[in-house]
Amino acid sequence: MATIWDVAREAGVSPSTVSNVIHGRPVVKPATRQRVLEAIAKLDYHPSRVAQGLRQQTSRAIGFLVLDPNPRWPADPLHAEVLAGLSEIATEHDYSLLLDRPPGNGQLTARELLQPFRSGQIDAAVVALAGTSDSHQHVLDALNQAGVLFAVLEREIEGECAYSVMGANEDGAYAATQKLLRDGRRRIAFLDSTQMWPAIELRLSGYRRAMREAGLEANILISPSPDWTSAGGATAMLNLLARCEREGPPCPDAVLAGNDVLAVGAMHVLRERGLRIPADVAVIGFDDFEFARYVDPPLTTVRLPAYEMGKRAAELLIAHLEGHPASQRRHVLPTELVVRQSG
Amino acid sequence: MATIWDVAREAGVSPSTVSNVIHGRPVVKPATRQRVLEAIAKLDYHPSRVAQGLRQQTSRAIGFLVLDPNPRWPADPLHAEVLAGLSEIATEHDYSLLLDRPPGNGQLTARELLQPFRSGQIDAAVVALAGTSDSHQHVLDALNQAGVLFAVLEREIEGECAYSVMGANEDGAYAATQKLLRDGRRRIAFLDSTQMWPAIELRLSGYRRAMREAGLEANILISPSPDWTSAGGATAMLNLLARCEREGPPCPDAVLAGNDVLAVGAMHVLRERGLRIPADVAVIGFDDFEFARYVDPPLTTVRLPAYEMGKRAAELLIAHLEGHPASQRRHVLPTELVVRQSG
DNA sequence: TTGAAAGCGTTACCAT
DNA sequence: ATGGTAACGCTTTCAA
Repeated sequence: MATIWDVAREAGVSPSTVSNVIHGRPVVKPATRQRVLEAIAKLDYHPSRVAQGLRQQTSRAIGFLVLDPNPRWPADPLHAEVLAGLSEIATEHDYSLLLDRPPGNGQLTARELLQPFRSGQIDAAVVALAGTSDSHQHVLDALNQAGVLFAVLEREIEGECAYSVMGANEDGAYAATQKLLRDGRRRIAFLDSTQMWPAIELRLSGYRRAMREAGLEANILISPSPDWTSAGGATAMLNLLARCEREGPPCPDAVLAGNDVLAVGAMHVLRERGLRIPADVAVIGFDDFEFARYVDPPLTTVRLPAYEMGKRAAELLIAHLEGHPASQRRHVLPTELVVRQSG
Repeated sequence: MATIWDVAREAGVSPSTVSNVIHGRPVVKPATRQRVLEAIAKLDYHPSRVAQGLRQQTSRAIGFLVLDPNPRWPADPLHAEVLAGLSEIATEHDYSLLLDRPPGNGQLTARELLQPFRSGQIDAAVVALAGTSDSHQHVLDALNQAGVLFAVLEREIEGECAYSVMGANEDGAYAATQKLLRDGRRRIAFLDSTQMWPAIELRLSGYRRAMREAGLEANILISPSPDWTSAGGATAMLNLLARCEREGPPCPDAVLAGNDVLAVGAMHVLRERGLRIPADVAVIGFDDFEFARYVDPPLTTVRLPAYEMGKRAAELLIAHLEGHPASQRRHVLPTELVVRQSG
């Protein structure tokens, strides 16, 4: 592997000059530049990002730090969309993207999240943490205190350096519930999960608010899935139906699912039970992932701009690194009710 | 940020000793080790991976190099599953995972793919290239010649350093087509795409072989999607139906889709046209992504073990890096026909 | 068992 | 316009 010294020797100049050429500094005179470029091409020289990183104390990489109990998290459509957005922007600005899943499956320590920063692997990170919105708060505080640059997804944040990129989850769930209420639905159930996720609390809260305002607080009915898979959604729906049959509250006439993946599982169960969608039970999902419009009946859902959120987060961080911090710390991207045929 | 010198000073030892402690070398005597560990904790010291990388000429990172015209590639379920497998194994072995999309949208150059290796960012890479199986061959040859370690997905490979991880695409498509033939289907169409992908050629070839062996070569009918989205699948299906109505070959009684994403779009169109699945038209997909069993009717499909392929690729590379090269270069993971109700 | 010093490949300052 | 050189933080001989 050729080094800058090899190039310098080949071109009959000093490493400093080669460096100047690499960085396009206008000090080198054309003839010299030419010779250096030829030497670079001839030796197939690539500057070592590692050495550059050590010298300049910067890595030109951003991290995607995900704390999720599910090892298959990248296969979750929401994560995947965010990742796509991050990757898009990173590539565009010649930044690398480092995927990092902190090892601790149990309690997350600040040390673990700080590790990639401290070890010089990344200049900034996008952080997505499972759990309730107040869990891991100490970790975020620690990141803030450490003065590292990061953007957190779907969470409110205090502190100086952090950005926060969120979807309007509360609004979205409120709008969806209202739509169901307008359609005459009264027994609207919500499918959430025992595995908490910050955005879910907000979605739940939007649902609750709409129910409360409609004077239907007594009808609030929540069934948890064990995870965020369609299989889990099916289980949650099954449990819900069983509970209603057993304990008396009549079957729901509508279901608002915590996300589309759950909704798909729930619809499957409803169909199997011979319940018509939306005639007997309306279903509304959340996220508007690619397949929402292709399930049968096409899924009415609240669109969350996950791809755009990924892009925004990356843009904020990179701009900040390049000396253009945004004035807004908190970025809320709008959600939108996409009415199809399931509810 | 504390350096190894700070720790050394704090513990009253030399940097060498701190280094020895960090790497768990048994030369340091317990009392010293203790003092060093305390200093590390006190200063919240993290060794710089960058400096380590520079010194040891190794990065402890593997790259996922994806050449795909679609910027949203991580949202494709297949990619996402592979990525999940890679991430799982990388984390397990304390390797970082670097996502890299070469900038060139047009013709890929070897230089671009070599860049992350040469610049010391990664020790090895998993490579996924869109295009036909012979396109970009020169690039893979160049990688081989450069002596870098990599595993290529869904492609045959010659050469010394490369691994190849594939699914049994030809087998899977052959089995699926045979199943349709056994069920009495005769006019079986295949949905592929103008955007080629190595695995698709094999799937297509399995389909062709089965049709040929059944003496139905004349019935081979192929409709391309403009991309690999469900919307594209719908377009391909629409075009197919239009062509049949216009030009005479009777409507297909079965569709083998290049992948599940396409299949979902195709099913949507069939339903809209009032065609019953599978009574009028059977549909079989490919991949068995999470939602295959939840569409209506549940999708019969060829399961491709994408998650396992990701894991395998990462395992091979990491084992190789740690001095345990596998004897097998070429790894073919089996596919399996999952019969549900669509075909 | 521990320490001193060279070197990994680059950049940035200071000379020339 | 170009070159010399120290420094980035670490590991690795080699010597003590």
